[in-house]
Amino acid sequence: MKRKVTLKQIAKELDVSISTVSKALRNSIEISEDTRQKVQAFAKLYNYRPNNIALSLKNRKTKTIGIIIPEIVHYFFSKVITGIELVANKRGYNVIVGLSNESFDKEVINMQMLANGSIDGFILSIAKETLQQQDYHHFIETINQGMPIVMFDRVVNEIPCDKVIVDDVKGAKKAVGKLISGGCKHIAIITTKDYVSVGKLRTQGYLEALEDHKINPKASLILKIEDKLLSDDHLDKLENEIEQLFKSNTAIDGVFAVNELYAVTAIKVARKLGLEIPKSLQVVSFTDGVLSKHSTPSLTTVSQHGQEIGEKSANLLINRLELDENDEDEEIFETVVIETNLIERESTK
Amino acid sequence: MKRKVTLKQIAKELDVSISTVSKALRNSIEISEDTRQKVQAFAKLYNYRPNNIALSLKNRKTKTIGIIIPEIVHYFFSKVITGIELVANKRGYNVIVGLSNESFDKEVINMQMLANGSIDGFILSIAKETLQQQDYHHFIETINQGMPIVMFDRVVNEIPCDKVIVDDVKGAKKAVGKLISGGCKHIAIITTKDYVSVGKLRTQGYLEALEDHKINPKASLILKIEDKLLSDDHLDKLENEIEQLFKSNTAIDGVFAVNELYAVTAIKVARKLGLEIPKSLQVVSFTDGVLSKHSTPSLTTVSQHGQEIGEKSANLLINRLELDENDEDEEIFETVVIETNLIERESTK
DNA sequence: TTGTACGCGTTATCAA
DNA sequence: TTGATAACGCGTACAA
Repeated sequence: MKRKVTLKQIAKELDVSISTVSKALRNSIEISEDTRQKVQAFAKLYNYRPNNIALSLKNRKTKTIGIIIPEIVHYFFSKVITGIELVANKRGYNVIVGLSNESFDKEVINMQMLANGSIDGFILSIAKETLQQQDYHHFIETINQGMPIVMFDRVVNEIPCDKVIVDDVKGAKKAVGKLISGGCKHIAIITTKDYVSVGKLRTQGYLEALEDHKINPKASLILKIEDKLLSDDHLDKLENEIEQLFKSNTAIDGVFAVNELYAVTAIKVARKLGLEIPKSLQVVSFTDGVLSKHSTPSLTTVSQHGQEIGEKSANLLINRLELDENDEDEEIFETVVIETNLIERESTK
Repeated sequence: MKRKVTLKQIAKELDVSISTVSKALRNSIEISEDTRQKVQAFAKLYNYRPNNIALSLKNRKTKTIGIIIPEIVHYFFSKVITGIELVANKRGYNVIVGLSNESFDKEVINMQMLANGSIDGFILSIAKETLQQQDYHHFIETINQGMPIVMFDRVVNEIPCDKVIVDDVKGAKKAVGKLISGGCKHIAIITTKDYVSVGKLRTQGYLEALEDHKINPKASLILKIEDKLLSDDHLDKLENEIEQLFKSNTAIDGVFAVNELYAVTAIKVARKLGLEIPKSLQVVSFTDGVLSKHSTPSLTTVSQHGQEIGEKSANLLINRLELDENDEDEEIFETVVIETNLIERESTK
């Protein structure tokens, strides 16, 4: 087992100085053709690669991006990671992942672990618990230490950083608009509690769409789910709540669900109650994931373009990282809105 | 914007030496109670944290695990990551993710990027292209450089490393056994080409199950899909192939699919052809993911326990990393088999 | 053309 | 009780 070879070892072996080796490898014209050849041959033979850690220490930059997301077993978030990774690698960066598991403490700890020199900047989406507690000091602190953050999807206005979001309101309006134009008169929404920013915005879009079409919203048609991480227990509870919704509002002919799970569950319950889709009930959901595409009937959904969000976030972050040094164009933060689009499938007319 | 504070700065500020500060912070008894207090107070005030990179360089270990997987937008792989991350964090490690995207080149490049000091060891699942080309030199090389690897799920025998796999053969036998005991006489399998090790093993399990029950396998009931990454094109092709299968074998009353996608697609096609599930056609699939649980009908599946695989892999790797230094218990590699279990749902009787 | 010295931030060893 | 020094691996300004 040959350990990784270093400049020092090559230097010793070839009986030259370390810096000669270093220069030779970087093809410096200072070094004679002769020694250059010799060193390079030797280096290739022993498969020399500069040690990243040493470079990081020297350059005071790691070329690594820290990602903190609430969970990874989730179509949207993994798509975002794909996008980040794509751009990051293309631009010479690595990606290190931390999961908050929707917990405030884990979010804080994870950020601390990474902020101590391991990474150059963060891309993150805020944990539900954090949103609920509205305690954002850890974001502020890391930013104050000169480490840039890009937030995506679940963002919060008071933090000075670049943001990439989806036009949730507009997306929701498209979704509900589709139901209305499909003839629905009694449209229910299945959404999250308001502290989840995206849930709130989608609810707002729902209300605006109704208003635009002179439909009076009814409180009884708005179901706000308390969604912690989805255990089987919660799943049962979800089904029950939706069943109640349908039973006490038999006129419902359209459902807008703010995520796929709510949508398929609604369909499941509706079927049990004898409703046909899309004939007697039409369903639209947010998040264009596996479920939407492959379940039967396939779902009409609002696509959030997760990968694009990831790519944009990565570009924003890296741009800022590579700008920081020269200019001082800081303090001007961008909020990029990624357009959604409606993908029509079998769950609507 | 206050930069991250270092020992040096604290030392200067307090007019003591760097090593005094270092010792004081680590509560060394060499340092007087007085200065200790002073230093610690100051450090706390400025929120001092030791720089990870410097520590990595000094200790010649990064406390970081590199993960290389074919794709992340995939229930099984993201579950595995969740498991790895859980154990890693508990044991003080970070996790850095590289995606091979099923490509040999990206796998090699990603490993090179990380192997240059960024990480202490790898946990990976081999890209399809690599399996196809059977070129494993990059694994051998990194192992030879003293960097341990743990392979999971898609493994290859000739590499000397720890492995965590699923009892694919046994799992497949369970699945097919379920169909047989449910009364199926003509069981088809939808699987991958043989170079995907897990596909091959599951096919083998299928054949063994048939044999055990004295059923003669029929070549026409074995559909091997060439599955590159699933674009929409491939999806259409998949549907067509499955439709052909059903049409030319109308006696089929049971289907064993080696993954969820094949299963739901089979169901979709079957429905189109007027088959009722599970009455006239029963379906079992591998991989217990979102689709299995939430599509209608929900699928009877073989659960692979992805999270457990991740946890086990991480423990194996970290054990080896933390052993390496003292003993030389190397060269004895373990292959852990994670038991599968059958989760019965609506797609079987 | 080559080599020396320094610094990145930390800890360990040894000297004061 | 404190401090100077070396080392981890690298690149580079400057000296030879």
